[in-house]
Amino acid sequence: MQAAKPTIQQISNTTGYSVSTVSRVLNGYSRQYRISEKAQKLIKKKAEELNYKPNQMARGLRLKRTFTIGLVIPDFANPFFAIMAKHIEKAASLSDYSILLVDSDENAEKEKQQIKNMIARDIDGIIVAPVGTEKNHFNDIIKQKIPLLFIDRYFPDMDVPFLSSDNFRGAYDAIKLFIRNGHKKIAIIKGDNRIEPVKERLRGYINALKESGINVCEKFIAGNGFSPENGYHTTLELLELPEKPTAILAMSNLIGLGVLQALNEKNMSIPSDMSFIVFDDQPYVSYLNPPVTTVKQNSEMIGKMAFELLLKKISDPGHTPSSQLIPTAIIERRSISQQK
Amino acid sequence: MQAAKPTIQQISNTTGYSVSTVSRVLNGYSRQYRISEKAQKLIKKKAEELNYKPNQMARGLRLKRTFTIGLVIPDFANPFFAIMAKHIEKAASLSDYSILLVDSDENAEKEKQQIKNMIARDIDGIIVAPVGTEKNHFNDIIKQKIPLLFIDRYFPDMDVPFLSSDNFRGAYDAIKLFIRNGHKKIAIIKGDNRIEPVKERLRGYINALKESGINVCEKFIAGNGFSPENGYHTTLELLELPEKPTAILAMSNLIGLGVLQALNEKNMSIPSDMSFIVFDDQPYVSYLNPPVTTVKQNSEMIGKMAFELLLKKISDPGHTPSSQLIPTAIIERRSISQQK
DNA sequence: GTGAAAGCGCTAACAG
DNA sequence: CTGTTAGCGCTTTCAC
Repeated sequence: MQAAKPTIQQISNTTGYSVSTVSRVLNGYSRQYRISEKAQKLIKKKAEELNYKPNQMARGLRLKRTFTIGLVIPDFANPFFAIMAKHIEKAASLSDYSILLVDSDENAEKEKQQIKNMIARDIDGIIVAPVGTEKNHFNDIIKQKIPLLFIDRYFPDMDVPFLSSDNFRGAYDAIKLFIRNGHKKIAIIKGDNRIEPVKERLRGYINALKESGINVCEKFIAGNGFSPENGYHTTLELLELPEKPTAILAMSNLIGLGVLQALNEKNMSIPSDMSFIVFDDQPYVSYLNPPVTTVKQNSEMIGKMAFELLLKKISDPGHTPSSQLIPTAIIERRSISQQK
Repeated sequence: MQAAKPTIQQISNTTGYSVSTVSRVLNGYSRQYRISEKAQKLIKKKAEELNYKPNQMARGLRLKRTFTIGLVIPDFANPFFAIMAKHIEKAASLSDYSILLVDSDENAEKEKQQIKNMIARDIDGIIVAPVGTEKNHFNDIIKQKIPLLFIDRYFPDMDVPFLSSDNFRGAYDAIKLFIRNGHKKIAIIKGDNRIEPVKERLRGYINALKESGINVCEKFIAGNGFSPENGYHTTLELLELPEKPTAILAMSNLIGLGVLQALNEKNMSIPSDMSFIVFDDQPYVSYLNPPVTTVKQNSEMIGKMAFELLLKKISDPGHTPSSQLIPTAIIERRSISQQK
């Protein structure tokens, strides 16, 4: 075995066959071009021997297809996104696709920059969970006719397919569960107002309340970011209210951590002093005190389907994948009290 | 703005300057070649106007430098790795590098396959947290002289630089803390025996015990995998022992989750019935009942340094980065009882 | 100051 | 059945 990367040229030289013949054999066109058995054997043997792998740069340049997709995620430290990424990668590698990864860090400018970079890298398609506050830069992708798919967050007024949890329903179900347990003073701690899943969850909250004839109290709709800090401060504020809520729905696992911290500090127990549901069924919630009821998002399915939809679009540009809302599930544990 | 991707050719055509001049200007060689102000202005303006970005495929093919590094991680769902990845990506994007991501899923065969793929993609370097049970395939990378760096896991007998936590010290400190609190019957639940950090942590465990004149009991060294399931079953076994341990050190956050589950099921409380320390200081551990003492690994620093070391090696192939052990820290919370 | 042309490694049209 | 050749978009040597 030698150091330099073997090229098709080398195989051509050492076997005596032309580069085209070598290329044909190696790409599985032997039948079609009726290459002789002898040539096939020899070329394959040599390729094996040299441990030949076609240079993907050259291939991509020529084919205008790179077998690479871009993946842009707002925060990798958030297990919700990490797990989604895991399953996208898994599906992709099964189809010989590679992933170019970007963590936009909830920063629209970085997102924009890196998307430009990905376009320059001739990716075949791109999956993005957008920061959600800006969308102009996506027009570049669309104009270049690069297949694009949004996950989790999306822009309903944009003609781009997306995959997201059924956020309306998730929140709706959670609030209904509170109500069934006798709660009427229910607060919700939100992520960034501008992003769609937040709007949808809020809609679910309001709908559930109204449907049950419960007044929607503005004071109980609070917070504005997907961070533990937001969860923490917002909870503290909620606890200062003259009429405190008896139940809180946190819009993400990160927010939930902050809620827990605030409650802890104030020596309030779940569920006796406060009932609690959180979005995202992370493994650790079963071991919290008490185990916390969650709205589980199927990030595994979102990830898997995301790649498959994108691939379909890549393989058949005529096809337009339709957006889908993936069902959520309430995982009941022991964080809700019975109110009389 | 137009749909097709602008090329250097187009700029050449529309400005009347040759492709070489355009290339020079756009690559910042105007001074060196003493390109006229007029030409510079015109070319830059046109490039801006067309929103030109050099095609990285073509560039990579020509330059033999792709500004891409490979990153291979055994499990993205493990926040320890996800956070490391986040910081690698962050450092990389600051230096205009992109990340090709693989989740090897703790599967040596996939790792091997995907590394071959990355080589074919002409990546400039590669960072891998190896599955840890096989290493032959890394010779391909070395033979091709592609800069390689291991993180977290590594092979001490291989001449490849690595960055890992000071695992020996982390475990040693944890055990010493147990001992200071009067514990003598201390169990450790391990990850896969074959990987280096596990060996090191075990060495720390044994050393701490011996140093304090405590007998090392084989029964207390248990488990063999980084999964919650292993944590769960091993804990159950430990609890069956005629002489039960009074303290457990779990070698990872995932194992720790399993320990928690087993303890819960057996109605054992921390720390009254069992003292507990876990590797990895995940955000949620503060909100467990009780908050759990951890061995914190500095995955942020590992990630950041990993990219920087690799980049140095890429930029100066003569340079060989030296391996480093990154200090761990004990974060004391309330999961350890005083034994009399 | 600028341009022509070679060539990175590959695929595919065209030519036998 | 196989080979020659053009060209993907770019950088860079050589030439003027």
